[in-house]
Amino acid sequence: MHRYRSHTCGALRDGDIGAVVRLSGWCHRIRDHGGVLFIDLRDHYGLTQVVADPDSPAFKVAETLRAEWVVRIDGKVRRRPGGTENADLPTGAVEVYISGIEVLGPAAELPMPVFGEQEYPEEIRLKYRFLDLRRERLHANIIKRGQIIDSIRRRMREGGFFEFQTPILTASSPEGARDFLVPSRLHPGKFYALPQAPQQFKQLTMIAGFDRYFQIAPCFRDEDARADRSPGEFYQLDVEMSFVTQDDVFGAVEPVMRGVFEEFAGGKPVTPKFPLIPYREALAKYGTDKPDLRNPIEMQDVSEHFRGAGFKLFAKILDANPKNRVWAIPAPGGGSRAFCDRMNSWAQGEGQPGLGYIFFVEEGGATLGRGPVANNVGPERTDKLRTQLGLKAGDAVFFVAGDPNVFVKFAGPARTKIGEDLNLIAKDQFAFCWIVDFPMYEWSEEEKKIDFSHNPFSMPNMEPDAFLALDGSDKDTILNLKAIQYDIVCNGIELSSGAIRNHRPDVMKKAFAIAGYSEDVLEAKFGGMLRALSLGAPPHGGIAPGIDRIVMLLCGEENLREVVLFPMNQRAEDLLMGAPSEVTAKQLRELHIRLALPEKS
RNA sequence: GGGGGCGUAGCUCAGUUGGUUAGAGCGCUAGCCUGUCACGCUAGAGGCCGCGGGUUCGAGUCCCGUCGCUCCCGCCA
Repeated sequence: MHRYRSHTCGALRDGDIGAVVRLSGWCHRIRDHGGVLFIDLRDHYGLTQVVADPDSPAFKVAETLRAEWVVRIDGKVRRRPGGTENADLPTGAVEVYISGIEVLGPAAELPMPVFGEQEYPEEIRLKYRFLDLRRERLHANIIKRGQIIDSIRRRMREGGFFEFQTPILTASSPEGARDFLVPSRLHPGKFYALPQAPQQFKQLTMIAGFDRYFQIAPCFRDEDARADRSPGEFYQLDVEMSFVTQDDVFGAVEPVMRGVFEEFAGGKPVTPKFPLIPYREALAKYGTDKPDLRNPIEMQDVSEHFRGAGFKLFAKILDANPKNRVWAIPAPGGGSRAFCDRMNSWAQGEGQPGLGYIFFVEEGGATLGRGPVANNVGPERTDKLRTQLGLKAGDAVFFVAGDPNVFVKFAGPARTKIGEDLNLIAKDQFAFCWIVDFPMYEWSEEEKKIDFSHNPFSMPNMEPDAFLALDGSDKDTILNLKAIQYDIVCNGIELSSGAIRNHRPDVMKKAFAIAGYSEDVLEAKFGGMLRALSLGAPPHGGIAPGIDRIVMLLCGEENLREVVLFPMNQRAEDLLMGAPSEVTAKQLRELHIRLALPEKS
């Protein structure tokens, strides 16, 4: 007999009846009836009911056991008495009659029970993460995470990709997120940085003549957390390919994403062919570059109906600036004054002056618009509006007006709110799309200059010679430039971002010059990259889907902490290990570091 | 850095208009209980009402400050 177990707690079936077995596990639940005592013994594999009664030599010990003690029990498998089988357990046909017990690991009183599904404060859950992980749901999520990553690896290998490892200690990069810095002992005053992503390394791997790179890569960014953004560290499925166009990247990655989702979605439908939505169109229809396509609402430009019309507020806005627009957010089924008023006060809560609306009613065989907007623009224009939007009695429409670049930040959430409140969102599915044609540059209001909109390594979407001939001071043209840059979005969550890279040094220099970076800066920050590009670089591109977000979606969780084994809290603290922590004076001395702490006020 | 929500027993929460001794369920301890699987029954222990200050005859409750957790904005190429 093995020292600890002959079977796992999920193994025994009626075929094992009569066998003498040894099980080890945690006392999940103890039910003491005085004369007979039941313990649900739990391990990674399942639950088995073990039983003792006063005839058992182990009864005295059994009575002393408490929840979450780790024990080894010996006993004989027997059929449960008729009518007491538990169909909810795979082992529910049998039980083990205990003949011996050894306590392997007693437990003090628990700060949070493992049994049951009650909610507990994050602080306690994180401090006692190992207890939380014993609970069924979290345990299952972590297992599923591993299975998903296995599946991704298999699919990538089958697609001809090869897994690489890139450095964790690297150089600080000037763009993007804040770096985590690591002081160098050997080089006083100098620092390594943890990679924000293996971006440059994967490009260098392509330039080094490899092809079809992938890695389940840890990424480190010293930025604040969100529910769907872990503080500090997270994992990406990092992908890069040589001699490819955008279509080739999509052709390689889309089947992997779809396959993984179909495998783990538990029967929920997955978009069979991801639609391509240009960035501009996404903003115009959905008010965001990460649309939730489960929400059927699409916005439309209805400016023409309001030009010179009786609704003075909108007419004036349209006259004030040729860029201004009025957009309509249709609300099928929202055609009641109560709903429209509720949306209006919601908008005011969001810091808006209000939310114009029309709702449609059936009256005397005609469909009529109601509400202040309808009254002011008149029945004819109201009906044209209704026809353009394809609405009927019982529906409503809301309006946002002004500079679309400004109001889009409100229109997107309004569309979401309407969809949710009217129950229009088809919850049980995974709705994917590609967002393409991102702008290359954007206007930085903070720095009052043109800056890269996303990745400075992306290739502009135009012929290199034409790009090289651009006038960098032609602001309108520059801001309209597109990059070969794309995102995968699923259910309103940005799953990944990628690009065809800029592999030409001359185009790279020009691209940085437009964003106001001198060649010196480019050389200082990306000298290695530039040298690599000038010594025979293949055209290449890739993408980097976020592993944690994929797992979160597939586990049906709203927060990344539910799918990460040992997550930090929102303030980037590890409450279990006590990180970050102070270090000794000796450690600091070796690193040539003296602290200059902020004064406490 | 800014905004919202929350903070009462180990945990989940209730606590009326400011009123006398702050409650319930789960958990814990003890006792009873031979077929439970959220076992049941009885009793008990357990409270700096986050912390500090203020208003008041009187504060868990009202006000100010502060700390913690969380969600969001900024930020995240």
